[in-house]
Amino acid sequence: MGIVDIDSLNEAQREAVLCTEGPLLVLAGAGSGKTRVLTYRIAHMLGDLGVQPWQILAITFTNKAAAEMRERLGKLVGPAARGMWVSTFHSMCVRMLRTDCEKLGFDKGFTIYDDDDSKRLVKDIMAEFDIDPKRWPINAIRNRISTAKNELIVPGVFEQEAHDPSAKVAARVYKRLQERLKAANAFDFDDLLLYTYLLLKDHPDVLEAYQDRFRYLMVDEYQDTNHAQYAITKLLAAKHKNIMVVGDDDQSIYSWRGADIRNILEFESDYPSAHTVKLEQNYRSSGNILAAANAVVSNNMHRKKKKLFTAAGEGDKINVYMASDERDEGRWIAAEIEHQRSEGIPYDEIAVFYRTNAQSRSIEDMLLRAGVPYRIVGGTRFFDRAEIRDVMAYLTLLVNPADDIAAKRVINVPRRGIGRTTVEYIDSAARMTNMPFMLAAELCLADEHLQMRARNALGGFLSLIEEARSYGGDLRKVIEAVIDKSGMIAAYENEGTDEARGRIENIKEFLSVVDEYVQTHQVEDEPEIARDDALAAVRQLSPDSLADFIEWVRLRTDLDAASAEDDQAVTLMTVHSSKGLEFDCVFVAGMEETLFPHSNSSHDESGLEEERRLAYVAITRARKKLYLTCAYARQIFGETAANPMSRFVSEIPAELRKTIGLGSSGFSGTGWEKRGSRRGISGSGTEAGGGRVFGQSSAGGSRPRSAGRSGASSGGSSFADFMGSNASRTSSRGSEGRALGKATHGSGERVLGRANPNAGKKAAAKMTFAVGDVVDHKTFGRGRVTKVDGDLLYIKFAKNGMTKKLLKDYAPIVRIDL
DNA sequence: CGCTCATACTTTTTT
DNA sequence: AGTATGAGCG
Repeated sequence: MGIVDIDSLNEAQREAVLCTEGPLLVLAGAGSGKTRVLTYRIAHMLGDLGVQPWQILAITFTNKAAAEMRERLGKLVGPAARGMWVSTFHSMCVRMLRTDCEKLGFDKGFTIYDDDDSKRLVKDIMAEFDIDPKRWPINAIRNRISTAKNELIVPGVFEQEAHDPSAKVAARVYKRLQERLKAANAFDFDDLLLYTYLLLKDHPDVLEAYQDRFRYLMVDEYQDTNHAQYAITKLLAAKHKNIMVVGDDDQSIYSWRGADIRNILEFESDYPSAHTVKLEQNYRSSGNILAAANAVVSNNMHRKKKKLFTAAGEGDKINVYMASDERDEGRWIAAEIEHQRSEGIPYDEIAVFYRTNAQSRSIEDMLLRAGVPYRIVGGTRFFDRAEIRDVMAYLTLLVNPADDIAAKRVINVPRRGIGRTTVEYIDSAARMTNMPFMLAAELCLADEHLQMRARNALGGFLSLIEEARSYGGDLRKVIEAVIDKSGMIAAYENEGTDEARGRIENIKEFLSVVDEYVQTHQVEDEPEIARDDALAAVRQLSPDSLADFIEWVRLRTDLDAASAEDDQAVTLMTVHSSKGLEFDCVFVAGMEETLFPHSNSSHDESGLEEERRLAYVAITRARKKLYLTCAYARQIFGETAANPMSRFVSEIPAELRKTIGLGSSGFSGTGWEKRGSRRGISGSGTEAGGGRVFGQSSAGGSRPRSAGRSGASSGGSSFADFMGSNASRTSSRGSEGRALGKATHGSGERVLGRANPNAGKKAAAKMTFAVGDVVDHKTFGRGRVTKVDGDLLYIKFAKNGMTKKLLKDYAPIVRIDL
């Protein structure tokens, strides 16, 4: 039948694909092929049912998911998909607002404020109102406002409902914030949703046009929708009620961002005629992994009952490794990665997840030393770097002179002698006259109250912006010119520090982002829809519009770039960012109480359940191999803390787990891991205090060091008892672990009777290398230096013929002097 | 005005 | 430990 191979689907999938009319709820368990269902369903509608592409609206949460869907659709139906809206909630809203925001009193050239911008603005407002940020923390206020926006509560209503003092403060700020945003012709992320909702609600003609156009709605990751998103989709679907939502309540991990799990739990009561399909066959993970995931998540009380099953075999057991500390953990992961790779799993099929970004440091450190190529997703984002934000602010200012935040950001970047006093003076002038900052600045040029020096500098800045506005032509050229004229590069060059050089590098990198934008937005041949339907015209981002480029950057995250470069590397990221991805081999680091579940979430039941869902997400990312690691002790906020193993590990039936490793005793290092250690002499691996940590002091001491990297589980050591005791004595877990920690940490007898194994050689952090030198690498063996670039060495290894880039002071290499 | 030093704060963050 | 902010000095 038709253009898609319906027969290749299982029964539930087929049902979802064929059910195209009326409301449909698809509960799609992890790895149950929901993207396949989504794309096949669309293809079926286009190919078999004569639905036109522009009648379909598919909404995802990330650009990446949208891009993936577009790509897979392209493969299925080719150009037939052209003109279809496959977008994120936010970019959909931008499109709608660009068309009609004048109805709301905004100008079409509006800009988008990201988190940082909006925070600055709130700060500004609080200063304006003399609100003490000590008493009323900015983020607390912002959270209240954000929550209000997500709940579609406008300032007026919020004010009426504000009874307690902090709500009253928030109400004032909220009201002013919306005024200021409007004056700046800007929307923040929450506003994009809020105002789109208001647009649709208050302008029936607009709503109806969209309703008529989008006959079919599909929303992915529905469990993560907040109320605003829910309301928008409800409006859009109200007329034809052809709405399909796909989600998994077990994967709801963004409640702290306003996601309301009830949206999915109550879909059936919202749409009484709704049809429900459950996708419960998992095609991703091996049996044991799936069983583990099921076991963990079944501890949650508030969920739709379902049980994933698989036709796959049991596969490997889940490996649990307990490290002595976070460095040992990272080191072990690095070694195990190399081991898995030697067994044939490529780097890009391996991922390491952690609960908090702070954990990435130690793991990164160890991977670097082990020479394991890795790539970090998320964390401090490229576009969040100060210098990049500065460049963006310059560009924004050209497009939207009303953007006060952008203006104030760069008025003195680089230093041109316009200090706080001057800025505040202009600012108060602007506020008094209710005009944009830039305009007020212009007037201040002639203001005698300001020092001549400041006025001159100000004049320089204003004419710089003025001039830059007239640049035309090639986008890259324009941006380059702006950067150049701003003097940022020159200022950094003058600084001459490594940091400044890094910033220049980043700005160069930014220019290649510009190139990427230009390349990916070349005007394709006009979609031949549109004629009969004014709304069908898809607004395309233009490759030479600065405004469009800014919008693109604003709605983009590093997550999008992560998949672009497909070089061979292990992926490091938070569990949150891992949602929607899958890997052959997954490590979850930091499986400890306090960290995962995080202490800030484990006070109430709902928080704990969300943590558990998070664990569920992490586990279900793995196809074949799953490693859970925890550290007996870990540096946290500068202090050493010992926490018991995560309850989520204990919730996995013991027969599915295999406990490996014994502190660091399984580690047979040769000394390379200590080079460049912050702590100097001995890596923590040797001070594990191995014996006592786990009970008897004999555990490690007398044991022959046969323990390979994974073979040490046997031995009935008290380590295993420790793990086991966790499972059974849940109530006393917390104090037990802590007590152990205090008592034993640092008592550090050496494990393994082996003194510093590298005693003879100097662990030479200051070793020098030159082209032609022969080196020995911990995992790659012999190699030859082919190029030296500062601290960066290019080494070609004999064993595999690969050339690797390694850092001189960190890589596990030793020069061999022949 | 701009730099340096002291101090407080650290969950997750699709957009 | 690390950063990000604020006060105080040159």
